[in-house]
Amino acid sequence: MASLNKADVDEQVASLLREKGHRYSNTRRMLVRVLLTAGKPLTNNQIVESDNSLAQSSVYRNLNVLEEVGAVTRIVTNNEFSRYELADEITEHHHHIICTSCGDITDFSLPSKLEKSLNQSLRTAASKVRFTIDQHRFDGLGTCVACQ
Amino acid sequence: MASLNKADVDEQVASLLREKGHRYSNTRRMLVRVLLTAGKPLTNNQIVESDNSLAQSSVYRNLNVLEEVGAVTRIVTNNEFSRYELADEITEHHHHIICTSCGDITDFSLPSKLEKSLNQSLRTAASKVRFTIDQHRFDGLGTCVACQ
DNA sequence: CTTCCTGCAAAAGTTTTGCATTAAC
DNA sequence: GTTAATGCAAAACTTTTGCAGGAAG
Repeated sequence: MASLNKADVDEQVASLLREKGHRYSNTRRMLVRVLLTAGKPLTNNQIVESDNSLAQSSVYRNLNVLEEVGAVTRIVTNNEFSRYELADEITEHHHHIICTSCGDITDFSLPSKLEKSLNQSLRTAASKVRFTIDQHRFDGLGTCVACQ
Repeated sequence: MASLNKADVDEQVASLLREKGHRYSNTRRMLVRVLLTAGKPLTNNQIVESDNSLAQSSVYRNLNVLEEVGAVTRIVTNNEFSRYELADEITEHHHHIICTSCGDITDFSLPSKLEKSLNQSLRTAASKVRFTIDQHRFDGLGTCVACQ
């Protein structure tokens, strides 16, 4: 499990950015801080609302850059807003339980044995259709306690 | 495994629609036929292009109705088009390998033992955060042979 | 000092909606 | 005959982009 210490996270993100010739600007630092403290995936709007010094377009642009360098992951459910969270490599590999009514998401993990079986089955299936697999997602879809 | 016979599928869809006071109109019959023969998830555009007697808005509207009654499932990957396929209850439960470059999707299945373990882990996790689970999705994300 | 980043407003792209007409039952 | 479905065009909504000014290194 990777560290969730703010300084360590900053260093990891800075390194990912610099490797690809990007800067770790103020806006990007703020995005990382917001996502880290939230502890769950946030929409662009939720991020903008959490700190109104952030411009909508800059948030979109920077989340895209952060996704490109592998620092954040985009999660889509419906055709509503995308949600963003810090990437697995920075936090730890996990899965989501998604409320199909309000879009709220919480995290959970699978036993590592099960995780390994999943990966193996997936790789076998992928090789049959000649796909290269980068990652997987296993999500539970349902209704949160507030929406029931 | 449910039947993939056209007549049976029609009857199932008709029944799902009528239960909720909807009609099995010509357009809806065509959508079901297109999805059935495609054998893989299609975008709205792909459906419209496959039969130009279909209006864009009617396809969207009817896919939404069919999703509401549980006859089709919507799949989203990026922020591009949604894709639709006949629901698990009509075909059979399965998973997807998705090309993150072109959006193409192929199906695969997991051993039922693994499927059961997954469901159990998911239900345990869900009850802790008081979510009600309706379904799950397990997708492999990667690159298809054409995009490599 | 050069290059990248920001913020605003405008554009793009997918999906939804209003309304008059047509089809389903 | 009544109610729901269709098709067109216009609107809505999320996300992207152009451009002039500002920050990072």
